Amino acid sequence: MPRRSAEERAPNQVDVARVAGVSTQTVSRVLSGHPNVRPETAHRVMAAVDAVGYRLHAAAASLASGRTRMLGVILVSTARYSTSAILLGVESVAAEEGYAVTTASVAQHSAPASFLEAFDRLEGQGAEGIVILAPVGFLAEALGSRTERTPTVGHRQADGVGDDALVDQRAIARAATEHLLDLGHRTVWHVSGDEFWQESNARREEWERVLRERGVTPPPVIPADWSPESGYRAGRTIAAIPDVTAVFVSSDEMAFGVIRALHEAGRTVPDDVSVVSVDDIALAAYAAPALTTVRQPFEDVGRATAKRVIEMIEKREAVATEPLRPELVVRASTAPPHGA
Amino acid sequence: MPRRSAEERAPNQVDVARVAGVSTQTVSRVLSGHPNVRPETAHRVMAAVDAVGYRLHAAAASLASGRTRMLGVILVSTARYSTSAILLGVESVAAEEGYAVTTASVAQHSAPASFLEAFDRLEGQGAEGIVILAPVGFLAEALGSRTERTPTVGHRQADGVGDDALVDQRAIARAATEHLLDLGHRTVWHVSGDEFWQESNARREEWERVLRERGVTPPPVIPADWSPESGYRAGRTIAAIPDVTAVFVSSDEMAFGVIRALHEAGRTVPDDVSVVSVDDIALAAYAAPALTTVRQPFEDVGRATAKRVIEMIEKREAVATEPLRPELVVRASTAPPHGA
DNA sequence: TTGGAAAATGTTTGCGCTCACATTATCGCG
DNA sequence: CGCGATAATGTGAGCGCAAACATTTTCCAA
Repeated sequence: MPRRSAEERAPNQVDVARVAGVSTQTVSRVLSGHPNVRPETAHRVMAAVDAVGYRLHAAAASLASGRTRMLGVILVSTARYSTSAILLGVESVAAEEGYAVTTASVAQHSAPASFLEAFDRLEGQGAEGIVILAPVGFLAEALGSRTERTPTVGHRQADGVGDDALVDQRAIARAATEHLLDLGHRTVWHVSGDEFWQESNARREEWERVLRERGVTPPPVIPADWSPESGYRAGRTIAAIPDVTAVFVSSDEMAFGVIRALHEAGRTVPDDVSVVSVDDIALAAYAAPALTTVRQPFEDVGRATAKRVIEMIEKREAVATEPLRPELVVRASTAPPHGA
Repeated sequence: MPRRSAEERAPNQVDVARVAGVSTQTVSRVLSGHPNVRPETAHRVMAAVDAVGYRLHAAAASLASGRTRMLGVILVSTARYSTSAILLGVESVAAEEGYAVTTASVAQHSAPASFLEAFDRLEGQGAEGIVILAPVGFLAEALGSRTERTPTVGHRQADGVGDDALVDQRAIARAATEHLLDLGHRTVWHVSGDEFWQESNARREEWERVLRERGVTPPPVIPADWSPESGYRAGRTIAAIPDVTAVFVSSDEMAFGVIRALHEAGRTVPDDVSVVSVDDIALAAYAAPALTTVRQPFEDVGRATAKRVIEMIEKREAVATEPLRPELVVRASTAPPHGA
């Protein structure tokens, strides 16, 4: 190691202990908030810490304790609004709980192998828990025994585990579909998100269920992949179908594409076709027309997710979380059929 | 530390060394790509690594070597497209160079104190270099001596240092402004971004310069803060001014707001008013009308930035980087004046 | 008072690794 | 064939900290 001269060496607990007139162990105890330290001693130590400019050496602490206090996050590398918003929530909880967050990006639509590589990289860096902001479903089997070794959670419903902490995707689809039916539309078409994401499938299923409940046979799904481009293509498909009056699009970004395609085909929104989407990104209110959409509390999703991993790491029992409610935000992209 | 029983202990270099029939030092040398190891020995070691399922213990390596191979990134916590795209670039370079990336988010418009706190947190976690994806200008003095201890770079031009690796903000403003003037507009109005960001000011200055070069006195700047909402407010201001025919908006997201406000006021884009913006986010092509915008290669910005910090950390001399060129993408939001 | 428990603090050890230096194997060349 | 140089490998120590255990101090009840 770099046997550096004394003057450029960072101060360590020995330095603090010397100044405070205690043992290094006492310094360690004070710093880690251990009980059984006299307040007066603690003060002396803290003063010494300030005096010498000491800061805990994370690597050493982690080597000695076997704890890294580090969370890993696997992101899909699209600049999707939702992902960054969720990450923000994860980070805020991590900071509160004294965890560091390290990220690993993975290309969109990567093979499971890339996810495993990212997973291993984060594990290798010492992550004690891993949050995957990507579809976990199709990874479950690839991940295999890894998730036993390292607590791992997906960002939304992870295959039926812990749904309660996260946004109810079925409620989203129900709110959107019922809104359109309640306006008087005979049926509702659906542009789905990437098929690998569970929420995409959950929404599709619930959209179908709602239609059947109302005695309507669901039209075929128009598949897309979350991107605005895919939404545009879906929109062209829809524009080619004569009697469509209402579409439930699985994300705001796709809705921009859908609306563009409809307008190019001479179908106006909402006069000819109503469009509801999901997310309520910042630009949703500034689309033309402003998007009626089902808002997801992304930051809260991130917070809830991070709390859950930390609970798993520390083997604390899960704290019941408020269920996160999606919220229908009605703007200008929906109206009763026939411009009526 | 948790004196765990042998069976649940993770394999270490001693285990590998035993299986490979070499010393731990040789294992270490093989793993860190040291020269002077016989290929055959290296193979034996790698085979043993696989056999026992060994993975380097990052904390121990870092304690012994004094290196953490960790980069810190400070993000402003808005889900801005550009930020996540840059982060992606940073990460890809980090992964290539064997660095981990840890992030710390800071609220938008925070006091410098929050940045310092984030900086200290990252430093405390062992970051060897720090990337600030936020306006560095107003932080320079607050950061003070910290940047001597830990290499720090901003994401774009860091006060005149190393401009060449990053996007030329003046070229952006010039391309946008000249595009409008060349279309025949008599003058160009400007909606600026958050005043704390240097690129915002750089663009404003260059916009002014271009106008003066063409003998036009710049109209007053309409201030905004990057958000679509602020763009909308700016748009209302502009709509109240009778003879505006061309606007240079400092970001796509604000342009959505500006266009919305103009349309609400009965001014159509581009027939009555042309709008150019900056970024070319994924939704830019799906605005109504599709945005003419100056594209910034965000991922490359992130890559260049990361390369620069790593060069600073490893005291390698700076590798000359291709200058990153912004690119004017002409779509439908600009046209010659008077609908002509 | 004093004994005994609990609180407060100290001592020793080792986490897993890499550094510096020591030693041994290998090679080229006169 | 032998000797010095270089390549290849080994040995010992210590990075900074927290766990386990040892010791001292404090406090209160009998």
